[in-house]
Amino acid sequence: MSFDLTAYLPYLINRTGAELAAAFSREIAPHGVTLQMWRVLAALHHRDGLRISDLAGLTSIDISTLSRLIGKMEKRGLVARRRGPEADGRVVAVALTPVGRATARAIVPVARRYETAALAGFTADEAAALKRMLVRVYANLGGEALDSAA
Amino acid sequence: MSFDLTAYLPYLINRTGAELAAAFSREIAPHGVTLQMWRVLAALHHRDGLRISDLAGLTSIDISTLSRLIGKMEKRGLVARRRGPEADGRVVAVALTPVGRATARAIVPVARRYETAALAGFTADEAAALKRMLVRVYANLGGEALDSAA
DNA sequence: GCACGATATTTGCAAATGCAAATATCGTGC
DNA sequence: GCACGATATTTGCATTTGCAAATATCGTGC
Repeated sequence: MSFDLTAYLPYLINRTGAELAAAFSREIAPHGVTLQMWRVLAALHHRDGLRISDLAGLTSIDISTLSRLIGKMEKRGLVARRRGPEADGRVVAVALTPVGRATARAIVPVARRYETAALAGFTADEAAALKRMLVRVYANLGGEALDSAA
Repeated sequence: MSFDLTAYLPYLINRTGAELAAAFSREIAPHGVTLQMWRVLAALHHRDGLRISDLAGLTSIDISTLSRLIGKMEKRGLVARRRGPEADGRVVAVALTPVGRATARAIVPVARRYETAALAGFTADEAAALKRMLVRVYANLGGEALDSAA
């Protein structure tokens, strides 16, 4: 027996994520930020002052890439690096600037609308079930189970 | 009210896909192919002789990137380009070589095992439901509904 | 309080990526 | 049967990416 690509979970997740990413990139382009920048903004909006390595975990962006991305975002005035203010001097805490916060706030409704469109035709229960299952798959892969979803 | 990242579908899909990709990349490295190459092999194993643009749709890889990737895979003897053999001369059909087919066949069991691990703790019904929902989300985003999953 | 392994971030560098322009071929109208 | 717009792929080029090495700081043992 062969291998049915169209029922292969990694394939289904990859194409859905890719489509989601491509379409959402277009949506936020007018706001002057890239998808990766939005991911950083969203993570910091969720919890400000994160360290670079925390951001890497939360955004799935490689640490070195992130280090450079933060540099660009700093230049654009979206975030600020704070070096070990009082604590560990190795750590860089990244915080939203007022502009960064405003940008994040402006995009959040777009993100919500976008999620709603992606889940068109889903009941609330179905959407919650989907999210819970994605959390379970992530946990199965060794990813840290952060918290409950939905 | 804020924005709960941990219940945001694009976030959940992105991190799951990223984790899936990273871990699977490591698994297939011994076979001498990259993740993107595996995606091409899997697509051709599913249906051989696809055109570059079909492969782009199936793998979510940009056409220009794919053109160069096919070049590399050709050099490694995994696939062969066939230019409009009798039909449309603009089209390039990509076909697996015996080596490419053998490589795909060698990786398929790894892929199956990997999917099983990702779905650990899922009943067959749950796994099928997850897949169906991912197909629905993809369709909502305007992606072509290829066929039924699971 | 100094040497040494551990942890956090940055940087060097080659490879991968993606947009846009270039190229090649097709199909149709006339 | 030739010119022209449409389609498929490749190529140019600048940016992004990620691994590995370099750098900076911490913590601990002694």
